[in-house]
Amino acid sequence: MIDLKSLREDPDVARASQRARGEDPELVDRVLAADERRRALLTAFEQQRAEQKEVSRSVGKASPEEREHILAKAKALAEEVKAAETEAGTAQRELDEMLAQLPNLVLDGVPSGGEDDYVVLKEVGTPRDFAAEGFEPADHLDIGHGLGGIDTERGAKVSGARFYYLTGIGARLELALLNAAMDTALAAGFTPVITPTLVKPEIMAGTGFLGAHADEIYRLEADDLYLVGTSEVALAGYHAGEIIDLSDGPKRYAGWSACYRREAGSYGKDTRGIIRVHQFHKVEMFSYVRVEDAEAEHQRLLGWEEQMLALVDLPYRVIDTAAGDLGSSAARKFDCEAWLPTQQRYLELTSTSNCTTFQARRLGVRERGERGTHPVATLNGTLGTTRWIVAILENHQNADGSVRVPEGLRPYLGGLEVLEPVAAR
RNA sequence: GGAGACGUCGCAUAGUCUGGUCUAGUGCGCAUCCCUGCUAAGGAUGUGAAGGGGCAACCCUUCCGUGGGUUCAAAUCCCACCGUCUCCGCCA
Repeated sequence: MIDLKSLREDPDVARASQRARGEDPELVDRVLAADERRRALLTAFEQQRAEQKEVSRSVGKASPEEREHILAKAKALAEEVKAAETEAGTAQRELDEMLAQLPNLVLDGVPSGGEDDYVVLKEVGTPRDFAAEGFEPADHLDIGHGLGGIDTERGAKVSGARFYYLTGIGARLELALLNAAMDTALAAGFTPVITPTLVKPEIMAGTGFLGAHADEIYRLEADDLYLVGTSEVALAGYHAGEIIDLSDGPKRYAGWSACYRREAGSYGKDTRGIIRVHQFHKVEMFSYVRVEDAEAEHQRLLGWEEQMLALVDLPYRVIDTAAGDLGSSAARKFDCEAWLPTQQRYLELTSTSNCTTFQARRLGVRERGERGTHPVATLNGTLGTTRWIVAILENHQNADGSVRVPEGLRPYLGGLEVLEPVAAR
């Protein structure tokens, strides 16, 4: 949610932000009109209410002969107040509804445009030249089959398309990766958290996931709960409605959870293997920081993500996502994308968003300032997901179907250096 | 799933039966100041959130788990829901 007061003071910033996202700048003016209407009706209601309270109080003290007269007056006032309250309430709801449609203001420097208008900030590492090495790289699913690590057929049998089993070394690899991610977070001062994966509607709404992409989210109708697509949701809700103390620096949490996504709009996209699946695991960083510290924290989160990518020794690039591809909560987003040899393209492995005060305002996460309270900033970023297995298998494969274990992961696999195909054993 | 108790301004508690200076009292904590040679102790004042109006001092409205209802008037009465605790039943 955008701050109404600053929107009133400087609507041009919001209009420009809307344009950068490729969305309607006139929504800003509709919000302002609704706000004006609401304030007028609210003031009218409050004045009538104050009068009514005074009259009501005088009823108790009134002499018997005055009483009847005063009571009649009070009754009439009560009617008026009720009507005024209803009107003011309706105006408030209309405003809220409109305000909820307004996405976060993008930060200066964010490229305008849509999905393809990202800016590459840097490229790290060099993709392997498999032609020079003299073999055609296999894709992650073939390698996974060979290792006895990935079973998509039984996944489909039991749960449907886009489900899978990780077995044997596949399961161990995921645990190793996520443990490495947790250790990285711990070393950086994060508090490890295992979160709920079912959350209430107001928490899901507060994080901004129930807007344009609501059909991405699993909903349990019988219980009115949502399955989270990331532990960001549960971690953003963790301090909902609280006044937190950031005087000792940011509050940093590393969430470990299963993630669920309906992948509603992605028919036919990444259907092979475990690139795009309905359920996976993720270690997610989440920071509550002061507003003035948000951009610096964003760089720090990116730094820890790159540390993890270095640990598993993958070639990757960092992109600055364009405004139109940001999602409603983010003011800026950096993705790290690993090179995928069999598809000759980059695949998103991490994503870190600076949500500024957008989520915190909706969820009521504040800190105490000089004069009263104000919302904090929230940021999130990926430290490891099931999908990373795809990039690890493909980039570190050998001609014989075995896979070199990147050194950083070896301690988490009992010192194992090479994953051998099951058939070869 | 059944029965019962409870939910009040950071914490603790009064108020609810019997609706009306509750404009929510008190203690603790906290903040500032005063007093005290130091310490211990004491005194005074202040002490939440959201929204609105005003240049400002300040004023108004809302908030007693949440949402409805009754009433001129609700922390207080009624209904529903949520949460916590205790007991019973069932299940992993």
